[in-house]
Formats: sequence, C-alpha cells, structure tokens
Amino acid sequence: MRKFDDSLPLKLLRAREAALNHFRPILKEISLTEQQWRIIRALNEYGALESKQLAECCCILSPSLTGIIKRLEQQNFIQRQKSTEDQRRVLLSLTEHAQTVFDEVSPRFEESYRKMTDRFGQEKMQEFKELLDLMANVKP
Amino acid sequence: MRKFDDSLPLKLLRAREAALNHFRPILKEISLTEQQWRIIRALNEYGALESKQLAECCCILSPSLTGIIKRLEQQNFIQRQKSTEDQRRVLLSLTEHAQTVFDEVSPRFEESYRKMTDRFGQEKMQEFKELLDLMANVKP
DNA sequence: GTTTGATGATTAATATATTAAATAATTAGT
DNA sequence: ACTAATTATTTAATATATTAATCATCAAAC
Repeated sequence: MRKFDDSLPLKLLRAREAALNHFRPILKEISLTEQQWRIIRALNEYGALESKQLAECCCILSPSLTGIIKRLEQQNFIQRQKSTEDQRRVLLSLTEHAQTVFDEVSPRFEESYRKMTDRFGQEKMQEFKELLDLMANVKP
Repeated sequence: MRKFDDSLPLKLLRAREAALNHFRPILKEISLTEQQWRIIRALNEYGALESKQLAECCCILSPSLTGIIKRLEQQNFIQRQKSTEDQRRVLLSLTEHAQTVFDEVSPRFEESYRKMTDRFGQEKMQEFKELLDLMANVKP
C-alpha cells in the first residue's frame, strides 16, 4: 500500500492547518470561529443569501449551519427574515454591527494573507490554486 | 478585499471534500469514520506509537484523540499499554482484528485512490502533492 | 380541493475540533 | 532529597461535522 504520508486527504489537511495558522491569532482576538468568519465573509460579498446557498458556498452542511447561525444571531452578527413567496426559506444577512466589524478587521486578514502568499511564492500560489480548483471538481 | 472564492483555506476545504468523496462509501460500509481509518492506517505503518506521536502524524489534537482511541478500543481495534520507563506515556497498537480488517479493505482504498489519481491526472497529482507539502511547511 | 411527492430547514444522536484547565508522572535545579 | 518547572494525557465546556429522522411548506397530479 501507499505510504501513510502519501495520502492526499492527509496532505490537504496538513496544508490547510498550516494556512489557517496564519489567521487563527486574528480570529482568536475577535472571538470568532473559522466557520463564523467564513459565513460573515460570504454574506459580506453576496449580500442576503438563503440558508441553503450559504451552506453550499461555505462548504458547511445544513445542520451545522443551523447552529452557527443561531449563535451569530445571538451575538448580533446576523439577521434573518423569512422569504415572502416561499415560507420554507430563510434569508440571512449581516447586521450593521457585523458590517462594521468586518470592515475593521478585514485589512488585517488581507495583510496576513499577503505575508503567507509571499512566503509561499506568488507564482506557486497561483499554480496551487488552479490545481485546488481542478481537484475540487474531480467527481468520484 | 479578495473575492470570497479566492480564499486558500476554502479552496483547500473544497478540494479535500472532493477527494474524500471517493472514499466515504467504503468508510460507510465498514462503519469507520475518516479519523478512525487515519489512525488505523498510521498504526499499521508505524506499529506501536505513543499517543502524542499518533496525534502529531494524524493531525489530530490530543483531546480528540482520547475519545477516538476510547471508541476504537471498545470496538476491539486498538490495544493500549503503558510505557514501562515513563508511566505517563501510552503505547497504542492495532489488535489482530484491526489488522485483519485493514488487510481486507486496504485494496479497495487503493483502487479508489488509483481511480481518483487517473481522473485528476498522474503528473498533475505529483505536482499537486509537492505544492501541498510546501504549503504545509509555510510558517506564520 | 385533496393527496402525494418533493424540498428547505430543523432536531436528534453521535463523533470530532478547539481551548482551557486539571492530573499525574518526570526532570531540573537547588 | 525536595521543590519547582515540564511533559503526557485526560477532563471539561463549547462549537462544529455527520447521518438520519422530523416538520413545515410548496408543487404537481389527480
């Protein structure tokens, strides 16, 4: 069998851990989890989204999202409103508070992102992202 | 700010999900979680390992490992013994049962791995893994 | 209009992730 | 030898992941 360390899922996990290590200090400071920040980023970019779309684009399953949204709502980061046409659907968007926090801290994330990219190498990063996108579309 | 979809951690997450989708059916059949299989694979390759080493090489934090090992022990997949020199340490190894299961199912994982590699492209996979290893060593 | 089937969200149950704190055994310094 | 600092593991508390089941709403068929 292949060597344990040759496992692609494991390599992806380790690479992701290494990447996240660049941002964890910021997340800790602002007391947001990685998933919470991911959701806030998505809503900042796309505006209001339905729960299902948000789950899809954030790579978070619906049952997890339910809890995450509930907590973000309690912390006044997210507001919800039911869709008028389809009562099943829930529209989610950022509160003003969340928007303020986002605008304040996003430059810090950008800065860390730039550092990470520099250390990894600009061109390598480009190539790396292309391969990641390709792998994300390999169906079983 | 960068686009949401340009996020490296997100791309890594999506790529990993896509990769895991090739193996989830097998895991489900044998009723093992991804983490449990990762640990079994590691112990198969390295033989007995201390808890700390196992956590390190499997990219699992100690508190998580405690629970995973406990459950694998209950299912008769793992046996533990305290180190004789250092009573703090715990030596973990596979049971015969686990070894049997591993030998039986590992060919199926290999087969799926080969398919995945073929669909992604052999040379691309090589290049991809090299970049993943590089990223795993980018320190903040 | 009612039934049936499908869909969006939630709940439930179990497993894992994360951080902090507690335990216990070892080592270093005195 | 004895205290202090270290280290390996576990416990605790909270958040998220995963699968299955439920609940409510909508849509199509009848």
